Amino acid sequence: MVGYKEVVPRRPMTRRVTLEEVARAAGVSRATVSRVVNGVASVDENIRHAVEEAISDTGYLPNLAARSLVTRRADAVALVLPDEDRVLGDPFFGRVVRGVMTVTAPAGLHLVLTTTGVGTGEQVVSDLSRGRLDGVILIHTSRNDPLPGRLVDGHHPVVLSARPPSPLPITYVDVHQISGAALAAQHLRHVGRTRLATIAGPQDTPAGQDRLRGFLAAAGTGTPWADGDFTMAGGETAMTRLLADHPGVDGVFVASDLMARGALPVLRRAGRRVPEDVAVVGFDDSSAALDCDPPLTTVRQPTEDMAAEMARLLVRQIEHPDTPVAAVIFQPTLVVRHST
Amino acid sequence: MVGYKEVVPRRPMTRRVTLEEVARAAGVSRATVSRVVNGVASVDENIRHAVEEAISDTGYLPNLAARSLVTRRADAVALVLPDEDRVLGDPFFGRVVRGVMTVTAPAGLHLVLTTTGVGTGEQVVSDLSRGRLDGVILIHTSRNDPLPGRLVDGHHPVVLSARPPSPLPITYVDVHQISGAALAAQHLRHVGRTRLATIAGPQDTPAGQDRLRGFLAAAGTGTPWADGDFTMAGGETAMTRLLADHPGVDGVFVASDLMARGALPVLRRAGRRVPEDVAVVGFDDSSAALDCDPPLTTVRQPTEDMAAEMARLLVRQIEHPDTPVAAVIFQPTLVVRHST
DNA sequence: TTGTAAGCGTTATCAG
DNA sequence: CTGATAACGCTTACAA
Repeated sequence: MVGYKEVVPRRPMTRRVTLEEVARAAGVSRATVSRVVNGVASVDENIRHAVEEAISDTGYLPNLAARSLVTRRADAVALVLPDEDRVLGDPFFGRVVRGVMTVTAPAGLHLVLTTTGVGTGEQVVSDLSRGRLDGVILIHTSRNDPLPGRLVDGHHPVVLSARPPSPLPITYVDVHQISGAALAAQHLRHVGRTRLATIAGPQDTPAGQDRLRGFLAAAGTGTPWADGDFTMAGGETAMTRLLADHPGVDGVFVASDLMARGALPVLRRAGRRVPEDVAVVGFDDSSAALDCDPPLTTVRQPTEDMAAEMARLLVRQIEHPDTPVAAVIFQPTLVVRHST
Repeated sequence: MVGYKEVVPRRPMTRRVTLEEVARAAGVSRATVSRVVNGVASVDENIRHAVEEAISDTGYLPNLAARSLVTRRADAVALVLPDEDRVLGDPFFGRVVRGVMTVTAPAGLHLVLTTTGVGTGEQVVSDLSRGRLDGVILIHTSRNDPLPGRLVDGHHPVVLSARPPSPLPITYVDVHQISGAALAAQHLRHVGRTRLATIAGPQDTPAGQDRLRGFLAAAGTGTPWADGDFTMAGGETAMTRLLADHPGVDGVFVASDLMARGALPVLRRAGRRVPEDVAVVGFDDSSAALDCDPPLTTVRQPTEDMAAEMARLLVRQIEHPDTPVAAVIFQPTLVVRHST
């Protein structure tokens, strides 16, 4: 690193204008100015006008810390992400942020970024308690994360990005996993496949369970399956196993794109062409789907819409603290690429 | 979207503990409690102890809005991103966030995410003025973005992610573009290429200028070049032109990965194999480099370090408002993949 | 070293 | 409809 400095001193800050001064300038009381600023209806038209003039004359801007002190609102929410390296770089994350911001930005809410890490849970809870955060959106919390439970216990506004692993009275948004898996089965049938199989996700996660259940329900309960762990390596192993036990398979639903990424090379090495010999459908529509060769047909969740909905549910909780817990389920869609 | 609600009412919030109550519990004044909380040295050891006990007994947490009101600090900084769709999904962004958070998180600073959009500039300036934000990190501001100038004029703490297009007394972090381009030239020479050429970036941007200048200086001033606009399409056009004018070229430095992404197919269509016939080096080490076929050798900036340094420079400005403007320049490195 | 008291800039209650 | 006035919870001179 090469550093150099240019010496350009800064001028002093311009002083801040307060309510008091605007009031003086307009010849009214602070209370009245406050009313005008907050758009309270019951203000005489002439007075309102005079105050507005004084406001723009003085360049007044309300001090939000002061407001926050009395309203007990921080006007800030946190987006808590798993701190695995990949998530921040995944397009999925970009979609979440965009979706959330479509509702937070117009509402004047600050979106604070946090990642799950040692002590982050503490931080978030403490920020909530200290009035520095009004609520949190939790993305992909892991099975044994204590945070959701603590937030519920503390009665803090919170929304999850999926059904919680263990039953908890908490608001969440999710995709209808079962329908997604059924979509995959129907599509495989539709392209003429008859000997179906599936690589399932871990059976101790809600998504893993639902996708398997959904696929079996649509493809037939006798459909062979092998379970993976949502990783590339797991997909590889499962595919190998599946192929050994059921060499005649011609259509497989892999419960995550990442696992599919690991499964495809196994098929190729086994002399199966995709999609000619075996058609493959993934799940998630993550970047892994595009990195596949051939590009993967996959089940997609409407991420931006879901993120926006999370934000809306959060705002509702913040504004009405006794909003009942809710779950909003979205329908997934199929993105057809070249693996089927 | 399919929605359903479970009706589980919430219990009322637990009441907040104030300094006052801790003081009462410890039998001291609020001032003393405040001193203990803020770690002021001049507190009697016994009293400090009693106060700490009272704090944990009562479960006291300072109200940050109140503190903010008197200290005039928001303990929050914004990360302003260009709102082009691609940036949020690019791994580059993830690195920036991680780098920035390595310094903001331990400092207890909230990282607020914002994108450049209609009116966002206003928002940021206003948040700064209203004491809701202490400073701003601006990523990739475009040539005619008025925001940097406004922040400088308003004497707000700010750091840019690159040298500003027009001279401005503003603190920034950058990579040594000229060295990066020279690195590319040396590498091409090193792998035996003698007929070099380059596809330059737009010549009205600092990066575009420096990368061209650096390459010409290292490869020879007579080196042929065509200019692109940092887009895929621009890279395609430029490569076509270059190949028409200089069919014998065997090594080309493309000033951005995205342009390289557009240039590679042109080479292939012209019957040139990469890297056998023509070696190609890109710049940025963005996701586009990996999407290239073959994966692109490229010049990489130490993004996380740079982001962390931006955060440090920002914190310094916040803590010492008359810190002189500075520029910190990092050395790039070459990431060798299969295009050379 | 500790306590008293004066703010910090709003909002909100309650008379008028 | 408007204006005093009392919070909101904390920091910080200044005094003791």
